[in-house]
Amino acid sequence: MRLSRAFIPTLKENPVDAKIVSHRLMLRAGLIRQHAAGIYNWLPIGTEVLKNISSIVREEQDSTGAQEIIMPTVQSAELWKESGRYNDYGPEMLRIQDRQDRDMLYGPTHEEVVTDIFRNNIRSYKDLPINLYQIHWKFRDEIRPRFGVMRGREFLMKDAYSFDLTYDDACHSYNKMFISYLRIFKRLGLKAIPMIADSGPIGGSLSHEFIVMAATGESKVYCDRELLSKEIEPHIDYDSNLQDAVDDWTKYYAVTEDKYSSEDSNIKSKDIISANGIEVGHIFHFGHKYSKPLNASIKGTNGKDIFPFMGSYGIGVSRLVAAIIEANNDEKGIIWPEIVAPYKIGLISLKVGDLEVDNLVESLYQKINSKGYSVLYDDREERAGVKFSDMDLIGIPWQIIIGPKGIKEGYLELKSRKTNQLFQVRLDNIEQSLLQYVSP
RNA sequence: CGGGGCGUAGCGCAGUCUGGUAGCGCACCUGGUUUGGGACCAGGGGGUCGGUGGUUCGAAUCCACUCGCCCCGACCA
Repeated sequence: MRLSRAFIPTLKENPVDAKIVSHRLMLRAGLIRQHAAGIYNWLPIGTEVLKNISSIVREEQDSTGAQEIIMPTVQSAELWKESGRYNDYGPEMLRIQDRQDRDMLYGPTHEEVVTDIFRNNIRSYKDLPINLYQIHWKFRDEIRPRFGVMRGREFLMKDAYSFDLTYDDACHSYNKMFISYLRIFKRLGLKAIPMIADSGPIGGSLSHEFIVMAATGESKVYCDRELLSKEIEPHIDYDSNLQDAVDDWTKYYAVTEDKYSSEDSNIKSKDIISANGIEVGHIFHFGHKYSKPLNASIKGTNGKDIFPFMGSYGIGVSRLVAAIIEANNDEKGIIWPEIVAPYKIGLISLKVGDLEVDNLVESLYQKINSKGYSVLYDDREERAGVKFSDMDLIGIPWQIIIGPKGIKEGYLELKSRKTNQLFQVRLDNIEQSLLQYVSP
């Protein structure tokens, strides 16, 4: 993409309403613009980042055997009256009427809808287990939206729903999501710690939140210091028994504030740290809470009707964008992990109008584009400083810098946004030498 | 919802107390000089001062109502 043609409205000054660094940088780097309180437009590079995160989530969820679907954003209130949550959910749910005065709502979550899909289409235990997920927009009319997309009212969420024949099977489904979540956050470059959590209005008996430690996090958490440096196993077989792998994480003390009691801290105070964190994922097991009232029964092995055990599993995809920025920034701007970066390479021409430079940069742009690298090419007639600072602000992981001096000596410069290291890359074999540092 | 604050050009702000031709910086447009870390000179465009109603010869400024946004507290991915 040529920057001269790209819609990336960057801001030199700090928007006064943005109080935390991720919100500020998302506005300044042109990822988002606010539409209303807690509701945002996602501009091109913000959209690109959402897509990159989504595809990692998708890959990892698919590999557990979960299947992607899309459910409606606007739901009929009927199902919620059946489950009893139409009254329970409160003003956080956006209620609307259609032209026939029917009660509708903008979905804050999808347990009812997915259970309805299940009961209308699944008849036998033989079809279990099944896990259906989607990635799309939800609306919760938060009392106080704040911090940009960190706590917006409309947000992009991955929500998965599992159905199992037995409690043990349901635990396996839960464990699969538990491990899958660790892998997702790891791939996104985040250290997310699973913690015992309150299940809130979703309900249920077993629940973990996945917390990214951050000073600006809104959740108060308590956990064993050892968890901070714990790494996940690189390989996983989802068909094997995952209980040991999960226990290996849950054996440590780690709770969110509402599950914390001071007695806990007395017992093991020396190992427990208290900190702020960002909740990026939340998983629940809740058994028959929805399958029963919605009468989603199927035939069991003995021919009798049984209700499936259910769980649901959420990841705040749009919130992750903010969480990643909170964890990866400096005074100059965002520092994207390569895997989520809107562009992997920024191509900077230091002298637009110089024939030799123009020719080389243009041909290089074509070349690396065709090799599959995602490139943001700053072809604007701006001064070098402007180009550098925009690239730094946007946070492109690698900058290729080309000017007359380098060309004369047969090199271009490759700069790492993260480490600030400069590498000299020979012009006569650009593709090979680039590959040393950056993969497409 | 309680408490606090703010709406003036795309962004950041002054002007409001004490009514009298709507300003500044950045950004934007044109021309010129520049060009390896946010250049300089000259010229230029852009505003129903959040909205409605009122007071007044006259309202960004005073009054009433209203809408929106932000911050602090109790809810959540």
